[in-house]
Amino acid sequence: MKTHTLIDISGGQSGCHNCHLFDYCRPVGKSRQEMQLLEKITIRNHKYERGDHLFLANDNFNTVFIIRSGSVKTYSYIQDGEEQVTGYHLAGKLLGLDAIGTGYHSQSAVALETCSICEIPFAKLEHISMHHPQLQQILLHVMSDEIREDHYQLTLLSRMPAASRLAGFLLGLSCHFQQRGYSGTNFNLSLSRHDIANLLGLAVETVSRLFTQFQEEGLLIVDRKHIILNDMQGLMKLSPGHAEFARQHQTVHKRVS
Amino acid sequence: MKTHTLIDISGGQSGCHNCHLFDYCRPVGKSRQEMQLLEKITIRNHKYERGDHLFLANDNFNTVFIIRSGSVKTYSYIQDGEEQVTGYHLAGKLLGLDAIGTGYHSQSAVALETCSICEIPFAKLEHISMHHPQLQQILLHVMSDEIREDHYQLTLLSRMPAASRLAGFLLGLSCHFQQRGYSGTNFNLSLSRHDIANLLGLAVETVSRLFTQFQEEGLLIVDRKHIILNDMQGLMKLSPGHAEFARQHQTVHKRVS
DNA sequence: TCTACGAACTGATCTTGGTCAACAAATGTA
DNA sequence: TACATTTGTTGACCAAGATCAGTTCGTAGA
Repeated sequence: MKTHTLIDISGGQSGCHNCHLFDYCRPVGKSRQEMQLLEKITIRNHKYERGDHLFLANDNFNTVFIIRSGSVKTYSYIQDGEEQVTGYHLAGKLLGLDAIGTGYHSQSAVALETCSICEIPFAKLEHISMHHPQLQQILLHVMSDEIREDHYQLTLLSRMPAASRLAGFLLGLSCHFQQRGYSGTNFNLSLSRHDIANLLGLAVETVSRLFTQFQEEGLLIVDRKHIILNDMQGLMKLSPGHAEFARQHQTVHKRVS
Repeated sequence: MKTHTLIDISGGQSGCHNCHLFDYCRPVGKSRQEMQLLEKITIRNHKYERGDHLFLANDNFNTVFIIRSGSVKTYSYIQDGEEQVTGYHLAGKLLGLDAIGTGYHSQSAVALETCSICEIPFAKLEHISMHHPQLQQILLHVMSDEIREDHYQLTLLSRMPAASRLAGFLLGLSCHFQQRGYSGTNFNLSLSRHDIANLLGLAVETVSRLFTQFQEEGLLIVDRKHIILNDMQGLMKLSPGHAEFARQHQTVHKRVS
């Protein structure tokens, strides 16, 4: 099944850390200048079921993936067979950009639930962008944003205590859902406790304890994978730097459009 | 003082984590296809003394910086006035790319010693790259590499114990110096203990203790800022994942040239 | 329904590394 | 030279979070 998919750089104003994503790939109706030219890219639109891999570490890189719906986990193996979760990605996120430099993927990506994924041949993308400055700008912006987000994650993970990490993680998800018109305080988590812990650099037990602690403090209500955030202010107090980072993202893409 | 500086994408085969750099900016004599066109970029070549800032957080972004010699520290302020060191950068590193997306810098960059810095107006760079695919490729590759390095740093900082972090840091520097023709086992560190600790997410005291511990174990000899690495194998054993990451970088840029 | 297995939760220890404090060495200043 | 200030080292203590162990819960398969 091949479809024409438009890329909308006006973006549903993204604006939050950890969201990891900007609405670059949406079947938008309203026409913009750059749409006509971007229609030239014929994008394969794939369905992935839970457990299906988008790509594996060491696979050759030739495709950029954009999540249109669902959630994806990226991970790699550090040293022995130990899995290291490197990211939890939701709709709007571009995957695979870190492989441009080497030509092959350094991590694996697996669907956590049923996902709809745009697949764009990178060679084609690169070729078209040569003639279309705006597409080139988009690419640079997306990658720049990813670098800045990673920097934020770095300070979060290297210096912040366990509670701040989890709070920051939840706030990021909240932002993401809210911006897409879903509830920012009531959502489901497709990651297991084990994966959350791994992603945040904590032990599973610590994550478990934090969830119950947060609940006892009235910050949230948790029932297995279902989360209800009750006290956003309280969570923000736990996660210093989140507000500042979110502010930065408010300005993202203003320059493009 | 304005000079013409060539950009050599053949690159002195970089190939190591933490090095953070590829020899994109060098006054190379040998001519290559892309050189003629890149000569069009008139690059300001600046000298910075210790303590001079290349840019400050919240500055407008309009220039990309390339370190030709010396070392630079990037940092930001997290929450209150607490400084967070986000990077230690040596010759070859491009700085400022994370600001493309927002249009302003999210961190500050300060020279740690006398530095020679190429300054390229980004608008010019962007404009020229529209007509010169190879420059565009370089940009994408550089940014892709930075993303991948950040991912590595993330796993290093989130999961590895203190000794592994310091070992990884030292091995990265070692790689860098070796590849530029300097000694990979005998070098000076322009970062203070405080900054090293901050960068690695540790306490100053821990870094200090680790240096003496490493010395007692015969891994290295340390005298203030002067380091002599004695047992690279031993250090690598402490820093799992380093070898794998270094391997990845071996292939970097092979595709470009 | 029973059983089995994995995911999640909770409690009891132990370890790593942070904090506090004192001191030493190096650098800067009158 | 004496003194002050910054930078680095070392020791004693403490706390955050990892590890180990046991239990409960939820889902899948017979």
